[in-house]
Amino acid sequence: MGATKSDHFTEKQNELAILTKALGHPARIAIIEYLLKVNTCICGDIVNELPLSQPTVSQHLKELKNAGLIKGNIEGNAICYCINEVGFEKIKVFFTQIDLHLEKRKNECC
Amino acid sequence: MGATKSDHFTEKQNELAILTKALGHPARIAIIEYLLKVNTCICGDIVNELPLSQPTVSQHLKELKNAGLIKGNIEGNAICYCINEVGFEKIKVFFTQIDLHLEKRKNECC
DNA sequence: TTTTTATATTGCAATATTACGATATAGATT
DNA sequence: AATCTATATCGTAATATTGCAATATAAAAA
Repeated sequence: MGATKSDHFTEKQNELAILTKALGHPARIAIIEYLLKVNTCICGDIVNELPLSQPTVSQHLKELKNAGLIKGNIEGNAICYCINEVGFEKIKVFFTQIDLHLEKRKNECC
Repeated sequence: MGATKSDHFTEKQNELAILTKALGHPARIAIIEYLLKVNTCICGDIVNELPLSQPTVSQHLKELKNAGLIKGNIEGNAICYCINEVGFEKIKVFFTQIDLHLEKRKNECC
């Protein structure tokens, strides 16, 4: 017990859950919003921006990268981070479908 | 240590993180997808649909409800669940903003 | 080459999540 | 009233997440 039963759900459901889970923390939302504002930045910029230590920021960046929501390219000494559009495109597809469903049956609830 | 430092982030960031976090589990994605398909249902229907026990499903429903993604109305003996559009509207606003940002600077990355 | 700069990783403590059996609650049925 | 049906809650074990100090790594600058 304790571990998520990923085996019992579809690949699509698991993939989407990984993406939304990665966004399920205010620090990671803040990182995404910052990246949208500045386009590209290095880890140190985010450490200066957020009230978190360097290891903690590094860990959040790793999770966002693993989920496919950001990219990181080595640039000499530092690592340049930016938004990965692939991940956001997948999320968009899901929420677009939800919107279609919701518009079809407005207020049709119990 | 261990607890999320919600105090250090904006209300918007925390609110959005609560919504995305609630969707960050395949069982809860599956519940949302099922509700979109059948419009309304009771807890027992979901228990029959998912490979999870009744208490576990009940717990997931509680989290979705607390996040503002579903609603539950007492209907005699049972409880009728359905999508809460308020929560999804909030998520939509965020992702629409992201889309605008991303379109403005396509492939402008490091 | 030593030092500085920038990130990642390790190790660990605190806390949160996931899952379910057992049990409680509450309305419907007999 | 006793029973059935539907759901929630409690208690608990297993696992995952969050956060950071200490340390490792690796390229740049002195």
